[in-house]
Amino acid sequence: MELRSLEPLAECVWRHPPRGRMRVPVVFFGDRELLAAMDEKVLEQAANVATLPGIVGASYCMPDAHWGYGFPIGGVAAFDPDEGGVVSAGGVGFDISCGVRTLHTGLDEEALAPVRERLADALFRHIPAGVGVGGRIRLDDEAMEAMLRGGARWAVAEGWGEAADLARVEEGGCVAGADPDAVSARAKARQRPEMGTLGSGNHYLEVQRVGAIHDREAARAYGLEEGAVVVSLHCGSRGLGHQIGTDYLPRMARAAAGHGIALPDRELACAPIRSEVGAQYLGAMRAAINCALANRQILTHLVREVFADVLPAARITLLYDVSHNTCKEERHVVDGVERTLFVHRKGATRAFGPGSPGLPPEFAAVGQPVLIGGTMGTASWVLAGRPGPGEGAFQSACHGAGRRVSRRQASRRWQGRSLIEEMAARGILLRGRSLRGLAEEAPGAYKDVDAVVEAAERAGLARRVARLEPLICIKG
DNA sequence: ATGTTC
Repeated sequence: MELRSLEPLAECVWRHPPRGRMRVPVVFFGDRELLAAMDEKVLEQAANVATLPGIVGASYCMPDAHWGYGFPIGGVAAFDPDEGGVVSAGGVGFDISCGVRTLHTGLDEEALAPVRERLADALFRHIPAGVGVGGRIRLDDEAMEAMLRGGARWAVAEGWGEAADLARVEEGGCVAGADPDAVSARAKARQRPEMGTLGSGNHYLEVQRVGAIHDREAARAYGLEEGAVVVSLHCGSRGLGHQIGTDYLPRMARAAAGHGIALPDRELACAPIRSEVGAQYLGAMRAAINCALANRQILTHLVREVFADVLPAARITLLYDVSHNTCKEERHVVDGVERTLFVHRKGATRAFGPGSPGLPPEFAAVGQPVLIGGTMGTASWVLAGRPGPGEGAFQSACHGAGRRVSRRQASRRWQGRSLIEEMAARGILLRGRSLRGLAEEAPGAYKDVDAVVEAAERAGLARRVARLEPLICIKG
């Protein structure tokens, strides 16, 4: 991307002034190198978002941003319902409430070493993963509705976990306002065999070693020590979320036209928050959030079953669970005035700073854990939320490394078989169901996650707490 | 991301 149109605002914060029909500027977070490597299409898409009614502050792009459906992935945009603000399916993404959950194991790397191969094989056997791969649960209509309303709380009540888990899940494991009636029969049918499955693409389950600690106080609050073993899983609402996106896009395109909203790109289809379609989408999207939270809860139970068998000394507890594809109704102070806003985070992680309401009390002083997923060969990160620069990006940070090379290009450039060997040579046990899928996910297909989180920290979005290094990686 | 093209 050309940096000429950008004004430096602060370290790693850049502003593209409003032009044409843009109501607000675009604000980028990132260093010169990350922004220079960013596709021009990211600016084009973020500028399109800036034209939408009711947008507040700016159209934001995280350091890991790349182009997506309508809105950039790595984009944050907040809308005020009192000013005609909109909700957009493309602003949330198809994998609604995709997110990361990180689990403590209570073990250190020495305890893991003798059983690493066995653990990798057992996880790969026990965790359903891959396109169209079902799980062992089949929900009837009544259970489906209870799951969509209850999220991880439903899952725990059904025996998939422990009550204490819920305190460490965003929203306490269940978001309010879910409307199962706004979810199509087809979306529910697609989800029926997919509860408790990992999916494919960039979704994964990793066993990781806690590497360098960058912030001792926050690491203590989060229970992270160098050399400890943790498990992270990255997945979302599977077929249900995808079908909701598919179902609502044409409805939103009609709603936008009906409300006189001129769209610079049809992929920006949206509906006023205060409209029938807007309200229905929000109800369906919240049901999908609960589905994703329930899914990660069931997967946690499967992880516990594997550890009970292979490493019975393990005690699996939650560090945290946070989504990075959502639209959330939140209170934010803008120019000294507190307002209710609908914050779209698409490939961007909520990053509440110290003292924010809704955080577990033990995190109040250090801020929310911000879980950043890396790639199969590189680190993941735990960051801590900060108040943010100025109005910030409504308390948001990056979500991962961000794709650099398209799936198609990556599948030509890398080979799954060689990746397994290369990873093994570096002490990383990689297990995948599709060699092509592995090639598409080659570490080289992604940006440098260490550079992304450093830029996020320098921009003041979050601060680095701990680096997580992969030991075992399970992919779909 | 995705019963990888309704």
